[in-house]
Amino acid sequence: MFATNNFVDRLMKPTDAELEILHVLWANGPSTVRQVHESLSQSRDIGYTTALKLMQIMHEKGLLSRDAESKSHTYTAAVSEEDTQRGLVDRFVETAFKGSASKLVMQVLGQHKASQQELEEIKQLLNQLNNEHN
Amino acid sequence: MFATNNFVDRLMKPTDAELEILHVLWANGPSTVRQVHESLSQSRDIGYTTALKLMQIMHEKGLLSRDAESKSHTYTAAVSEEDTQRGLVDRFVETAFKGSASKLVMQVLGQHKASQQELEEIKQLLNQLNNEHN
DNA sequence: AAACATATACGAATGATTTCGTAGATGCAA
DNA sequence: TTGCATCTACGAAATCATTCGTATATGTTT
Repeated sequence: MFATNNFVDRLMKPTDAELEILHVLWANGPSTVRQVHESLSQSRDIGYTTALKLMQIMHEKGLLSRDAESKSHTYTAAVSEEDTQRGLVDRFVETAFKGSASKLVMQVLGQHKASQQELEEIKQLLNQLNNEHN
Repeated sequence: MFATNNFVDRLMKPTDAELEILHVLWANGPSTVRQVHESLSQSRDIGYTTALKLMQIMHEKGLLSRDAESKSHTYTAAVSEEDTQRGLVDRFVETAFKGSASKLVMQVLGQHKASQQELEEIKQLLNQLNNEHN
């Protein structure tokens, strides 16, 4: 069953800037500050030391782990994409939709284009949920 | 078709505290600061002047309109629930899911319990979208 | 070893959000 | 009209997020 996960509550809420960095690490795997900075630079203006500072703070917070072997440290996401998004969704449903998850779903489906295949996947998941209901 | 709405971009992003107030006004209609404060007090600790200040700021920002006829002003939401949520969802899909709306939907459906009826509504919407695809 | 490129550490400015205290206005009641 | 309850206005503190400059360390190259 889709039990609500207890330890979700304990998850830190990453800020927007922190999420950007997590997305890079989730996509590219363990990276140096330079690599992350280069990736971020492609989508917006951001100084090298800004990226560095953010990643240092995230390390303090426990969002990233790091290997300080060589001169340039290697950082790794210490939280999974899945768990993080779960926590974010929880908060978002609460603050923006007063807890009504289905309203959120309706809003998203009406608002964003999804491919035929994506729609299929969603339908299958729905059927699954439907069965569990009976 | 479900065109993306231009003027969504121009919508102010309400903060969490501001959203709380908007929810009260959307639910109860035009209200005084006292009424809003009383409503908020039921779910959390908040000073009267805090609510007042927030509503004054929201008025400056154009999120609320107000009628200053009597001694106690009456405030009204100047943005609709629908439009506001559309803007919030846009931002959220972008920052938390890198633009993948369907991933968000899957995450939400797997995570939150929905009633049989809600699932039905969602399915119907899906079928509708499916037809438009062909 | 001296110079250079590149790293980290860290302080601090800035801006936004949230909070509340205090002062002063307003209207009603004694 | 004096006083009391209640309102608005406003200043300002506290916290957090983001940003970057400067100092210092480290490792490589000449």
